[in-house]
Amino acid sequence: METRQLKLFCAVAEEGSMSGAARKLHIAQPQISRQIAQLEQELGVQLFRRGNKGILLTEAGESLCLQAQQLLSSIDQTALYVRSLGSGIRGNVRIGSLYSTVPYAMPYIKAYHEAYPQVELYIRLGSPQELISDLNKGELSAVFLRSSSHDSVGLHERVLGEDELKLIVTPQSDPMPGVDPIPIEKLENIPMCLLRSDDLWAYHEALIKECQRCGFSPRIVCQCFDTPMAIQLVQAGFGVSFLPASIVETHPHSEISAKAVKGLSVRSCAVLVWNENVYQPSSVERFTSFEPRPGQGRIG
Amino acid sequence: METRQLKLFCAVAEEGSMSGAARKLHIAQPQISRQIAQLEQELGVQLFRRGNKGILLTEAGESLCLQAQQLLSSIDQTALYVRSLGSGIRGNVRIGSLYSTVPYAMPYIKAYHEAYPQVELYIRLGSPQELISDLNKGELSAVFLRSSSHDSVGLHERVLGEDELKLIVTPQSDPMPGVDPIPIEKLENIPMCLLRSDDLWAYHEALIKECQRCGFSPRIVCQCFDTPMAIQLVQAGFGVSFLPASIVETHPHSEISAKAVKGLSVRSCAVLVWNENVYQPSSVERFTSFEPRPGQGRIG
DNA sequence: CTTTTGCTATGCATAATATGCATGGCAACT
DNA sequence: AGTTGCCATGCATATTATGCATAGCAAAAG
Repeated sequence: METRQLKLFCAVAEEGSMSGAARKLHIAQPQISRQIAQLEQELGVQLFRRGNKGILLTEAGESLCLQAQQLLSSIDQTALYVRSLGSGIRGNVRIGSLYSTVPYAMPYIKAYHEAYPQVELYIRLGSPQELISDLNKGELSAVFLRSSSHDSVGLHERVLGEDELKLIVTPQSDPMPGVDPIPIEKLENIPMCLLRSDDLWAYHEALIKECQRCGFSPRIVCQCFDTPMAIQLVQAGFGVSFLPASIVETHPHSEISAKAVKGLSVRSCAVLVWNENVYQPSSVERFTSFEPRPGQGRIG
Repeated sequence: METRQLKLFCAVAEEGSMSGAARKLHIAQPQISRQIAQLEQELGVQLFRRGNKGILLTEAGESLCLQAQQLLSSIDQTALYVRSLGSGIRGNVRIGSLYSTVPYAMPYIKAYHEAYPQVELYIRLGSPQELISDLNKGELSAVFLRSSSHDSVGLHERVLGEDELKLIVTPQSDPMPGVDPIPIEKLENIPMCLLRSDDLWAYHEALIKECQRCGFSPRIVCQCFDTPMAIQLVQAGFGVSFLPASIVETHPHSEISAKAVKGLSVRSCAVLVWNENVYQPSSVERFTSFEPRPGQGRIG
């Protein structure tokens, strides 16, 4: 049973006549006769009762007609669905992000989702190491990272934005409330909770170096390994910290704020990273090459 | 999308290799390449990622594989089902019967049902007129009747059995308990409930004629138009009746019994009647031409 | 009662399609 | 470097589908 035969058969059944179906399908009538006859022989069943005036479905034909219509419709839907998968408007994309890149990831993902609403999204946070590992294992399709968090081969990256690492304070821990930027000397004796991360290491070095140039060492009371913990520590009054400025914008209702430090400037890039060595469905390709419409801000 | 392509595709997907599938299907490998390529072009989607060592399904291919298997299975099942309809092992048969032919209809239908358990059966009782009418309207596929109940053209009949019309009595109304056959003279003054029916009319005539030859008229106290009512009347003590002998066997727990009357012999045939002018599904053809295995009794 | 009409079925030629064979290209393993 | 196993391509062939002309048939029209 080929779908062509089924289509022919359905047309004949609906039309109630072979010549009628032939006219409708713009093919010659004899071919219909033959195809139907072949289908009948193949099934070993008479599908039509031939009268002089038209034809009538037999019981078997009636049943086949009903089921064939469903089958053909299923086939069409399957074709449509597969096509949509191939074009990337359907599919699923598994995304990872650092906490500190959420301000870039969220509007990006949101815009992508609005452009391709039928793509299923899986999103999770993780450390740079976890994300890179899962990316290489193929468990994640793309991850949002800070630049130079990775060095594996085959990983492509796209810079989404850049922001300065700033001093994160609460009103209580702010060494100079109301002043921005503040001079570096004001950091003497200020307790700090620094985030240890490969991509922030340059910042630490710069900070320590700059402090020592001013005659003091920074008072590092705590080191932590992930951004939300650093923020929690600052909010809990353990001290100040240094984080990409944009992260403050994801805590709009908290008391923390970001301030620049005069003479201390290290910038950090938020990047989208994916693996071009492993096969990616079209939906993922569309995701990694996605360009949000201009005018959409970072927070959305 | 032709089913042949889907079958090929599924084989390749399951085998994970075009040449493997080719060996399995006993066809040449290049054809597989071409058919798959054509399918891909038709869908506008890449279904496999071609590596040097074998091939791998893309996301779209994965999806198509799953759905194609279901589709192919559905198609097979449809073919099987239609075949079964055509062969008559499936379908439905609508049967009518007189009350008086139930002793023939029941074992016949039962044996047919055991031979073709997947055929749906609709069964109902009715008067000869109702049954013939519904048969001609196509609402019934076949009916069990008494012979010569019908005279319409196009109706074929098959004689299923013949039984004598006998005197139906209860122990109380029996004119000669323990004696069978009884002489016709004993019917003088015995109250009778006669069934008026075209096919029993010959019997009435014979009865009246024979009684009058013996010098008396039968005492007909009641005439009714259907067999169960006649039986009820006999059981209720209204009198005796005359019915085909076999009907007593469907009342094994009642007190009625059938006795022959000496010198009075009219036989009645139970027949299966159907309409050969209107199309009948194979299941009905199998029903009307059904031959219960020898050795099966009338009551089963 | 014959003719016309509308339908399906069949024979034959042709075009489209699928299939097989031989071969090329490619990468991995020996 | 040679071998092997894979997929892709070109070409010839067999199978299949399609179109045209026509036969057969019965109902409707004249």
